[in-house]
Amino acid sequence: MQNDTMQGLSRTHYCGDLRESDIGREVTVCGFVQKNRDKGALVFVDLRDRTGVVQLMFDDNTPPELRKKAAGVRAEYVLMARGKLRERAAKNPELPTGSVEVFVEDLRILSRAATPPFEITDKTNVNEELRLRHRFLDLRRGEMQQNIMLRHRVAKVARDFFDRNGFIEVETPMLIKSTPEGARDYLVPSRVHPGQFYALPQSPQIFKQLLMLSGYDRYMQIAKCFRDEDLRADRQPEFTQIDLEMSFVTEEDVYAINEAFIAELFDKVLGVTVPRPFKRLPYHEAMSRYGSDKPDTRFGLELTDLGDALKGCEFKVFAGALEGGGSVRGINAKGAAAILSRKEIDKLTEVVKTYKAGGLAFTRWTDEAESSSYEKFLSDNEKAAVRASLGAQQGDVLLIVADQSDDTVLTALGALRLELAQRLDLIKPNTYDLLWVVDFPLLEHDEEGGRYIAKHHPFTSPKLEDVDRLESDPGSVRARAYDMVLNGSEIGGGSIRISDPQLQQRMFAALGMDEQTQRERFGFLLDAFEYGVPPHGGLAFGLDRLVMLLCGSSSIRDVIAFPKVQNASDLMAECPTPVGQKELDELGLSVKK
RNA sequence: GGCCCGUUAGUUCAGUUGGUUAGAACGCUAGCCUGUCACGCUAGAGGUCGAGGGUUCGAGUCCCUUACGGGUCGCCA
Repeated sequence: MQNDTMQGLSRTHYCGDLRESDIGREVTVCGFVQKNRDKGALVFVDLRDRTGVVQLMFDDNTPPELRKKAAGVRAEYVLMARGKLRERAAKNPELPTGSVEVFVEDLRILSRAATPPFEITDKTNVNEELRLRHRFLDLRRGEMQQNIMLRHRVAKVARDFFDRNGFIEVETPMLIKSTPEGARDYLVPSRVHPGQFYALPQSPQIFKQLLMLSGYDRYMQIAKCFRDEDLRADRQPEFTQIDLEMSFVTEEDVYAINEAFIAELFDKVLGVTVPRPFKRLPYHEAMSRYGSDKPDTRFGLELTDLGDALKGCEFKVFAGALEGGGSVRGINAKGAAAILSRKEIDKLTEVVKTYKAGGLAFTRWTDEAESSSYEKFLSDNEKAAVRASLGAQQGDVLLIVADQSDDTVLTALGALRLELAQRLDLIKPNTYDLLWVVDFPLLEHDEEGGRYIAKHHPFTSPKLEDVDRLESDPGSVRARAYDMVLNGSEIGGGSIRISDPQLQQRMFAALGMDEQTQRERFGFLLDAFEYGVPPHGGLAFGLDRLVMLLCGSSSIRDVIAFPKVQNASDLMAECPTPVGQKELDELGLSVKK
């Protein structure tokens, strides 16, 4: 059957915009058929575009041919309809357009549609694999359209805000030099230079620093970044940063402008006012209180160090941990005895084991009795001291992890804390908790390599008061680095950079990077630094993650139009794919079979 | 690379202790219906139970392998 054309018609309104005030107007609307309710002498067709749905109406005043045509339309047909907007005889208060309908005089079927593999509805619980294979259909759903449009709003607010504050958007290259430090690079073979490769940027880091050196003073970019690492619910190999850098600034300037940006974003996108200034939490405090460098502080369940309470204790597990240089720490799940059964505590044990903890010691102090996996091994004094440290009362559940590595104890309890908050339903919906984590260590010891590596990146400045220890006690040096954390997710991070070439040399030395390696990797940056460097610093937000949190979604895929799945492939486009021998030859490549 | 979960009509799911012809809802097809909007009514079509192998008289159900998808640890300067 031949499709109609748009000849002579032009859209006057979007479907979802029509209101009672438009009654009597001649309107032309376009969109997809959401639903056809053919009642014989009456035909109702819901027409959908990205703004919403409006009802098209055909009755006994409609010419029979036209009514028959309307009766024949199916879901997802693409229509254009011209007619008069009327007040409905029966109104639908659930719909924004529920008081009006288009009494159609001209109906064009612009395209017919096969029955889709799943229904195109706002809310869905269709298997995500199927949705992703037919992403073009999934993206028609109102829920997805809301997410994608919200993402646009965020990008728009970002550009407007930073423009208003004197930032210039500059595009940095996508084909750059590979620097095999940190995440794996995606490599792009060069045809002109067989056997040589570009890398896709993991971030525009070096370029934005060069822009500061070049005098652009304030830069921003909505930048695509690539990291060839394993995916997670909040991690894609290809993602977007709101990236910015500023000259002649300290941490305080960076905090101020970015708090203002986030506040404007929440206001304009969600209509939410966020309290300022944001809390600031030193890294070590975040770790010891929450077991995380991106703590969710919307609820309590803080960690308690039980080292003092257990000093000299004879219980092997605890004593071994303390004597081995580790720690014993616990969480008091207040009033959870009624909620957490033994069986559920066993499940929590599995959680901490995931994080390399040997096990989970517990006391479950119910109304009737108490059961404990460790108290029988403790003296009365120790038992009382542990309970006092944790502020234990009847009805509480005490959960304790001991290990010879304090890191293991902290991360295990940090994860347990999040799991507990879920199970105990401690997180109020629609609350937004924003904070800075500051005073990160500059370096961390790499056990495998037996050397220090940069926790952030090698251009991050140490704190001035710690610089003296860069050689003598590198592990204790704090960085001028900061992360912004929203509801337990890192949404942005950055630092004040090193702008002094001599200090940069000391940093490279601390990282055990010899001059040749420095030249190979960062030669042009080092050269550039010889010619006058404004002090500078900046930050990058993870746009996808930020949008995900603003949408209240739990998966980053819900805010990316065409995302990859866990094995980094695209189910719709079916890539990656092998390429032909001709293409390989041209690039001077051969592939291991 | 490791661990955990899932896979049964187009979709979402149910399927008892291993036992006759694998069910429901939605969707789809056809017909009817003058105010529907989760429209209603009638009839109908639709299944290699992800794939392969094994145990068994007999497997959707038990075992092994594998593919795909999800979560996660490692990884993510």
